[in-house]
Amino acid sequence: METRIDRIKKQLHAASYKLTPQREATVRILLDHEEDHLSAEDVYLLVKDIAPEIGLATVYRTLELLTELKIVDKINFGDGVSRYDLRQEGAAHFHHHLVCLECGAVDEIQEDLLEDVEAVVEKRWNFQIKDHRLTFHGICWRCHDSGADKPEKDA
Amino acid sequence: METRIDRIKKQLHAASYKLTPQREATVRILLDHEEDHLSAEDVYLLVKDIAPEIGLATVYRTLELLTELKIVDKINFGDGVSRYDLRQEGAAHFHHHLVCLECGAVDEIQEDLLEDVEAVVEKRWNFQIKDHRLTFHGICWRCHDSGADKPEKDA
DNA sequence: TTATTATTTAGAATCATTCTTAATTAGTAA
DNA sequence: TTACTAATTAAGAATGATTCTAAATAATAA
Ligand SMILES: [Mn+2]
Ligand SMILES: [Mn+2]
Ligand SMILES: [Zn+2]
Ligand SMILES: [Zn+2]
Repeated sequence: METRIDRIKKQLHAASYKLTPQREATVRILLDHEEDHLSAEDVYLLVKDIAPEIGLATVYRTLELLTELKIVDKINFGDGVSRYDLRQEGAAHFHHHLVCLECGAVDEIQEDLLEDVEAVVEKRWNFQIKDHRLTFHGICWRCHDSGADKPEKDA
Repeated sequence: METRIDRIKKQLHAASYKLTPQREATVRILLDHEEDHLSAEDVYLLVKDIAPEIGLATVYRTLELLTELKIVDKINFGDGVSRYDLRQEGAAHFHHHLVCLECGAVDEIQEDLLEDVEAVVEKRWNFQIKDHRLTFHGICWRCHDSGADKPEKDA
């Protein structure tokens, strides 16, 4: 069976880039932290464990490359750093985020939810949508009492 | 009649801040550029024309204050700077943006459009929404041919 | 092998933003 | 008015994230 790394390797090759050891180590870290929203510095520190010789600039360059190939999405939650998020395989659009103003947690919404809104925007604003960023700021289920339950399905 | 500045002055006083000459000059620039999405540096250069003695740090401090009071919204379109956007008076939520990948234009959508989506998110994810950021990336009406018309109503 | 190109490292440089300090201003009470 | 106090500011230093540079290394092609 073809692994996720294999497929990423193919995507790199298709764009005539190589999967160097440094790039592979970086991708592995991203795969191991799919749920998280790591900054370049975060990635760097984690990669150092499995590939101690890597430089910070290489991590930045790799993340930039992966962003270009739409393997990861770069996002900014308003604290001064960019964060990198592995894109769901085959997803046309970036997933959405819930940022808790209380505890800082960042949860994900994988459902589209925007189909209708996008249809309106394309038509009324005559705008060809290629991608989007949608983030809700508020209070997460952990931080307020009403019915304090974890939502059953996140994906 | 009460002007927009008067109302902002009241908002500052209500939070026990003063409308100093520097703050007033900064707000005037924002009012004069409602359509734009100015960075702190942009604001600084414009304010210098009407209040040459102002310092960049003061502009940053003022913008931070106005953000805190929800008079402006701070937003990041992925080029390394924060941009500041005057909030529509009385608006509960921030408006949406259309960023053109071709020409870089940033257009605004003042309509809500998210009512249904927010209802779903509040219920299914048990998340109390306080605000949001929604940006579409794509090709604007100026940059593609099909029916190349400016959308009639933007507000 | 030799030439060519891509990639990396380490550290310098850049750029946006924040912090520090001393001076200025505004508000208040005597 | 004068003195006291707190808020605000200017200027520049400091910080921190990101990008750039130059020299070394690795992969690829001839
Ligand atoms: Mn995510
Ligand atoms: Mn706007
Ligand atoms: Zn929370
Ligand atoms: Zn355009």
